[in-house]
Amino acid sequence: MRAIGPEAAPDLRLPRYLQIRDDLMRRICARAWSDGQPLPAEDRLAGEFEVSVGTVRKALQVLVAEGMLERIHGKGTFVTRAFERISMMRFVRFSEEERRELPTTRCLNLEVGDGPPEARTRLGLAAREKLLSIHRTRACGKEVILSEHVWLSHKRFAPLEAYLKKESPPLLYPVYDSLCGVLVSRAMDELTMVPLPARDARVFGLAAGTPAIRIERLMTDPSEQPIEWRVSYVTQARFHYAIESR
Amino acid sequence: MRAIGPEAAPDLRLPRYLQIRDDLMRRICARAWSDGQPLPAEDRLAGEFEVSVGTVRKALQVLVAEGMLERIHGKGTFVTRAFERISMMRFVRFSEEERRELPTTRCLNLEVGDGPPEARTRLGLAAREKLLSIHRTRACGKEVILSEHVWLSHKRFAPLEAYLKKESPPLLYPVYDSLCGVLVSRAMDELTMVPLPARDARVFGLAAGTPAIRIERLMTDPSEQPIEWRVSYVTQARFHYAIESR
DNA sequence: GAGTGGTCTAGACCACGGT
DNA sequence: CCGTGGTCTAGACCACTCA
Repeated sequence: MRAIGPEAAPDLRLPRYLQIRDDLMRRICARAWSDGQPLPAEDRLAGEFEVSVGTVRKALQVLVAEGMLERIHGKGTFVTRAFERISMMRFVRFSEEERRELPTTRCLNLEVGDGPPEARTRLGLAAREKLLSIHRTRACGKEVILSEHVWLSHKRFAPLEAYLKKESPPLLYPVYDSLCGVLVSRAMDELTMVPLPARDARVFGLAAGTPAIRIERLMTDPSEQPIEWRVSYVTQARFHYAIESR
Repeated sequence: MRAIGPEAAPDLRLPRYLQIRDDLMRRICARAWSDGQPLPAEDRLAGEFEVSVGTVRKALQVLVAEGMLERIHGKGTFVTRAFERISMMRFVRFSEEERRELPTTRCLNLEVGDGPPEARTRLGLAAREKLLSIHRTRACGKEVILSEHVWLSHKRFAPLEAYLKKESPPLLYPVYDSLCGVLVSRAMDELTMVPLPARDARVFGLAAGTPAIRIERLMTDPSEQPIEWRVSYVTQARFHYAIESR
């Protein structure tokens, strides 16, 4: 997906329908049509862009394929809200219990600072930029099943700091959208097996060095900008990861 | 993806372009165009189906989106061969070394019988149907990194039995295609951590019960029929699984 | 140059959702 | 009923590949 800046001019070398797609994308990201309000109808857009309806349709089809828009026959074309796009658990892939019932979440630590170098690299942060570091646990009943570290650009996620001091939402992605206007779009997961670090071992009540699964995740937004770096640990007994691919 | 039988008649209630898509799909599965031979050009197909070129284009676009066809500007429209679709290691995601160099594969056991009930269930096999069971190892150099059990319908994969008695190909999916005419299209993986069963422990030279990652995989063909059930074990030290999702 | 797919037009008619 | 998107047509011109 192309990155579209706020004042991007259309790339005239592109086919017209892709220029229109880029323009619409920019306006979608700028929240031009929100809260269930439909986009202008095809013929209006065709008039605005001074192309035929077919060309507008092609631009809209691309955005539908990219998951940005939904079209409802007889009603209109709508922006797919991030909350729906996540469809609750789109990127949540752990045990069955977790799927039936969201685990309770507790925030153990929340700080602003330099953070680990690896997180800075992954997020592509500038030298002076601060990082928001979050350490959370997820538990089913009384049993802690996941120890999770999240790193975010403090600049981009400034409102989150105050929010997380009061609330412990089970899922962060909808909050990224509603609070910080950040849509998540792609996840890259990497699983390895490692000895449990001491601070994570403590939350499970286990000895440091106990074998555990480490799940790294880099999330990007629709412009392919990295937005979140996450490292989770799960103990072997509770480990369950399911994925479908084509 | 809709299941298309060999003598399926088009569903007249469907839009014309989907009827055409179904018809082309049936012919693709019947190997109407193979070995890099292109499909007839758009205008030929339009003539054959007695529709306009635009309608044929729409059918072709659907098949491209489904990964069945590839279109090359100026050359033609081609069936995406399973071998390319798998892109060598599409579902094989272990260490970096393996990515650079295919692991050597050894077949330890090959038999035809009832197989385990779970494999029968997953493959949706009829009561009397026989199962082809394969136990293989994959090694980098002398170190065995994977113990792999594969179950297939013996009826559908009959030619494979004789072939595997002589050959140990590093990847089975291209053989499924070339030998048995079976295209793989979708994989569902499920990862858990379990004690190593005795027969798998032996191939690693480890004690039974050593913790290991178990990877279950159900593969389906383009008609969503299950074709392969696979259970692999990897030792914790060599475990590395990477996945991207949207 | 011949043949292919890629883009685009300016219409047509239909099916669906709400009034 | 009107306005929406869904399907389809019969062309046009362009860009790419290969002989």
